Amino acid sequence: MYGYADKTFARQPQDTVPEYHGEEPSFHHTVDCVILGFHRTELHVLLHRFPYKPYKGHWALLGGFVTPEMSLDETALQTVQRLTGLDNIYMEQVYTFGEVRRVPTERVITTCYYALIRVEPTLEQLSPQYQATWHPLSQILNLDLVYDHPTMLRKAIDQLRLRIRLQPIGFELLPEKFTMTELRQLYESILDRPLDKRNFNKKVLAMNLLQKLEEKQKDTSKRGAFYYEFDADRYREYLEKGFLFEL
Amino acid sequence: MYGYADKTFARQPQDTVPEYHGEEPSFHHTVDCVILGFHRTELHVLLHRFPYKPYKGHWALLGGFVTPEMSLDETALQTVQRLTGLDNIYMEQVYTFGEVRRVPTERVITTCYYALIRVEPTLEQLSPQYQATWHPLSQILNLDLVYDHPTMLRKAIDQLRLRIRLQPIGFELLPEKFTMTELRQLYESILDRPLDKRNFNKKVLAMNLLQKLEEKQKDTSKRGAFYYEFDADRYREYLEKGFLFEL
DNA sequence: ACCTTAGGTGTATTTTTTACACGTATTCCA
DNA sequence: TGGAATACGTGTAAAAAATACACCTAAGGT
Repeated sequence: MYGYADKTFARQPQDTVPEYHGEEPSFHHTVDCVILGFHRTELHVLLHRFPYKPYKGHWALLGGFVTPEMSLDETALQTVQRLTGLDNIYMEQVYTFGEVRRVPTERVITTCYYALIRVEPTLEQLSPQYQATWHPLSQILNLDLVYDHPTMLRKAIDQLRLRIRLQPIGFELLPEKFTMTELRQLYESILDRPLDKRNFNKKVLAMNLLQKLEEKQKDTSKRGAFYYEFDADRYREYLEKGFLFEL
Repeated sequence: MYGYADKTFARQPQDTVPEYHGEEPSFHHTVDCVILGFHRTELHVLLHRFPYKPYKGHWALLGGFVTPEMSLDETALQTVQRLTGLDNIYMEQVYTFGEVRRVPTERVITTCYYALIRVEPTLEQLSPQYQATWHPLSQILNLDLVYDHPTMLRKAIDQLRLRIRLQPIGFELLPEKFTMTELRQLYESILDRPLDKRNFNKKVLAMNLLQKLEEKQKDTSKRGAFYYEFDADRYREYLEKGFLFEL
């Protein structure tokens, strides 16, 4: 929620502080992950076929139950690792959904995370049990996602858009070596608007976080484009100085 | 969380999809509220004396247990209403804290919200059972808040700072009629930096969301300052057009 | 009458953002 | 082997936005 909460429970302050008696109700808690990857000029989401009734077979975000030994963060991470086999994943908590009937069959509280991963390493080794595949973000609206997963996806993307203006997390989605065109297309896909080639390059290079390489990529053009790589050390220096990123 | 999650559970995709057997563990879930108000040039937080051991008497955010009939949003709202008696409160979910041992005595998952309210109406009618009082934000560091409440407070303020750049929610904290100086001091307090008087007025008035009134406020100066009021209708128009707010 | 106090107001400068077009290197194909 | 096709790379001028800055005014208090 953000905005006005005007449901009225009691208009005046209560007379008593609620007692804590150690027998408060408890709830199932799950974590759902919006796993994002960048592939061929567009942002993609990794979805799987939901294995439980009554939505068996529908597309869904991958999720998992929280257990007593694991924090929410750990649960989210393990969920993504289980599917992708990847380690060292960039993740961010997005929002917690706690409506009473959001899952019709039972009360479940669910925290949504997004994960930014590189698509290529996963193309071959996605855990096949999940029947998971990548879907371009632009075509998600046609899919009939389970429960409130459309809302989760929306919130995750909104938050990614905000975050990417403040931190250079876009690099999480690209392979180690990438061209300026790839980087720009990534940002265009995330922000969902075209960016001017020259202005984009100027701004990005001015940040001084990229290392230009000798090598050229020749997949997409006959001339070839120079590879760049993200300079994590320089990034750390900037962070310490309290630098602010804007695109 | 945001950032790298690199704790390793399994480096390769798993062979089996976890079974859902309807007997998953459950958890107590609470909501804690960062209740914010603006009073005499500074942002304040409403804290109460924690009534349970082992932190009895320490300052704490006000919270409450989620129950089966209530959503997280409703729980948060009711928590604030119980204390303040106010209705129609602007609230926003901030973050959910799910570390295993964040509360040493038991596993509790807690979702943090912030609420923006007007201080004046509450000064007289705060529910006395809570021993709640307003604390200037600048002096919170000296208080010994319970559990991870300092982290919650920090996150809430950070989120408020981000949000206030995008939406004119500052008005939630002021009385209906306010002067330009009050509005500016509010923003200075939230953003924690001085703002140029003339530039601030220029920008705010250019948004065209304020109605200048005839009446003058004479509390703080002999000359008196004109009151303004927020024009919610005009705001709604802007929202529909997809306007973006920046200060 | 004068002092004190906060309110109100405009312009010039700098910085940032935006708009915009053509030659080049290389491959492919005829 | 020459020409067509394709994506790459590059700079400047104009517009917009952000910033810096200082003095007079109204009114109450002494």
